[in-house]
Amino acid sequence: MDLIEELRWRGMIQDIMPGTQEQLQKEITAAYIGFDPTADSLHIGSLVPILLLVHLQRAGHKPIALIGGATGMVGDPSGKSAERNLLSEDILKVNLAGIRKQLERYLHFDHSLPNGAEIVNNYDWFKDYSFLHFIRDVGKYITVNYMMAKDSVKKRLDSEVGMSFTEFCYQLVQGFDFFWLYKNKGVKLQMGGSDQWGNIVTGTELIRRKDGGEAFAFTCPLITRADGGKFGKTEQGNVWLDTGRTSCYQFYQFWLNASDEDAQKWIKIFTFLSQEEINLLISEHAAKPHERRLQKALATEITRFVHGEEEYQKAIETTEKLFANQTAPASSLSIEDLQSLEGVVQHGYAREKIEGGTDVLSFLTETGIFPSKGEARKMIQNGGVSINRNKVADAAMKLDPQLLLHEQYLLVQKGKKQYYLVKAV
RNA sequence: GGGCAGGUUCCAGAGCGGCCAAAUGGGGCGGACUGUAAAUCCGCUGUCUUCGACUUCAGUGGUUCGAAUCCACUCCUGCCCA
Repeated sequence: MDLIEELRWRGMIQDIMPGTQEQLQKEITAAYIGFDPTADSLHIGSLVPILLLVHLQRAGHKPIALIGGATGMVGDPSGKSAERNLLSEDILKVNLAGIRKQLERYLHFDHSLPNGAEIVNNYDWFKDYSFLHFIRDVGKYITVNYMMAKDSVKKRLDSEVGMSFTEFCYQLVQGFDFFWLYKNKGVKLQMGGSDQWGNIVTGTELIRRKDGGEAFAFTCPLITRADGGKFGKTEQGNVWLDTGRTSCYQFYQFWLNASDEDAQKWIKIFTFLSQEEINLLISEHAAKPHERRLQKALATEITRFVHGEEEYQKAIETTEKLFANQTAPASSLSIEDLQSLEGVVQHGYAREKIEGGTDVLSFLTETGIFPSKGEARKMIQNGGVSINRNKVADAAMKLDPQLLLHEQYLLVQKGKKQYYLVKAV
């Protein structure tokens, strides 16, 4: 099975330009994907492009990650219903550094290899490129008619918010990236999410018209959820690849909570397990769905890949302590258990206040577990708050030092799955 | 520059002088059922010291006993014309 066939089986190919497969069979091909520097960390939405690059490198080709220092300043209208806020230069710089660091963990950057990965920043070739040059050298080759026919543009033209000239030009800017990489790095292939198809095609078109060259492309479907929800969101917000933002435990939990339907699709996309292994897991899951082997395999593989074996082990330990024996009283957790709950959101709280009998509502808001007392009260009335695995029945309840586990911890639950560990200080 | 239509709570979108903290839908959160799933059903979804009080409907002033609702000006957005 060659690269394209494999990716197709994994459900990672949406659109593909004719000749792409042949090109990849013919020679070591340099290919790139763009990453948006909108934050200083990538989140799991960027995982798919990263995996595409990894697959590419494993197949012997040369992956290039382009960080959009310049395009980030313009804003991509694809899939956006409203004009984007521009990022300042300083913020971009910080974000670039953060993203670069993360990418380096997943790809081999050994320059002695013929297919060693590279990171480029399009700001480098745009910063000194004048507007006049741009409209002469690039703008001449693409008609406005062509640009307006793009879905991303059409949608916005029909909408009531409109679209700025800046965003309209985005596809040309991105198209020029491809052209530049084609000229200077011999890049012949661009990949990306299916929302990028329009922008990518502008690039291949530019290469053809301006240089008579041939370039290829394919896109990956956007990851969706069977229930129509947005992929990659939890109660806590985005799921990030940086453990400072999303702990490894939370990351593992995210995948473990995948629905059956999603898990079947995702395991192909987000793991490197072979076709046989995956088919086996799927049939095992069908036989004993309650064991949730699919979800476990998915969560295990992807957590190991992103965070490494050691972090994964800790996430598993925490998971087992919190979920394996859910009916056990919280006091059965040893002090070591509590201290080693890696990745659970932790808070400190003044010991005097607990001894002074503060009411739960103040406690829950002051620790930041709830944003307001009203919300905390409602949650309690709904039976959604537990302390030490006992439901808080009365919003007027007062804290009591007796509650402290091992005289220093309180295990707070908001809903069934969100745990907070509060330490008396 | 001219004409028109708009700016409402997370989003969409009602409300058009008191019954409005503001319909309805979506999203989100929680509960029940389960498998830490999906589907379904139920509840919550401005803040607080929840009897009730307080701050919101682009901004500023005004009319009124009383304004998201009326008036004036300002700012912002879209469409059409120049």
